[in-house]
Amino acid sequence: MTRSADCRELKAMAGRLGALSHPARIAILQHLAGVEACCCKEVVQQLDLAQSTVSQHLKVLVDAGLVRHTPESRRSRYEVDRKELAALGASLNGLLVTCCTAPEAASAD
Amino acid sequence: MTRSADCRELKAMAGRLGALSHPARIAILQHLAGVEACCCKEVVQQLDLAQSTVSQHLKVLVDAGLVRHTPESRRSRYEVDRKELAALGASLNGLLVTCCTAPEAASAD
DNA sequence: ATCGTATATCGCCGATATACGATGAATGGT
DNA sequence: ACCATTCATCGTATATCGGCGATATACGAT
Repeated sequence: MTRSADCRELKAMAGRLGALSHPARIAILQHLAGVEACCCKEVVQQLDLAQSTVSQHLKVLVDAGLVRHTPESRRSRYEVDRKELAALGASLNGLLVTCCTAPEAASAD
Repeated sequence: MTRSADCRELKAMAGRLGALSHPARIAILQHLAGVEACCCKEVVQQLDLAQSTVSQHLKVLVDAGLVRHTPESRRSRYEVDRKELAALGASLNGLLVTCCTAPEAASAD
């Protein structure tokens, strides 16, 4: 039941990790974590990237479900989804534990 | 001293996560974790990919330092580098803990 | 020497990612 | 009404990815 249905999970996990596999996005995430919430411009001032580029990166993070987006009146409100982030951490941790366990315990000898 | 020198670390972390951000590579890692070590052909038979493609994915994993490669006489020996994998896990965990902590506790220290 | 097997690499392509400037929409201030 | 600010999106250019077949390399067996 595990091995076959894992395909979806693999893709999901890969997708989320993909969202984290860019230094700018990690930096954005770190900045968002440091402040309660902030707008796009604030992130632009932190990183040395064009506003459109930052907007794209934010979109990637939002699409991956790691950041929440609340379009407010004038400025957009971005904030880390700490719950989702923790879930990803747990998920990856599970994978790593599996992969760090010696095969003796897992294989049928 | 942390915020400025983090750039390198960000890239390193992003690179490693990038190596994991593909379902085929996660699957390869899982398979490698299940057996003590194996050759390329064995991985090819597990996944439904061409041999050259698998070889590429293995190369990515090796370049990222997550898999060790020992070219033996005839078949190649691939095995998970469990230590490196654990280190990556710890590293990411640190990032996530930082990002999952409310800003009140992390702001002015 | 030749053949078969296992592997790595090359060349190629379509697709995707990354970055930018420009543009337009929405809003707040004057 | 007008302008400045903020933002998302579009269009474009470039780079990288992901996959495959074909080929080169290495080696054991015959």
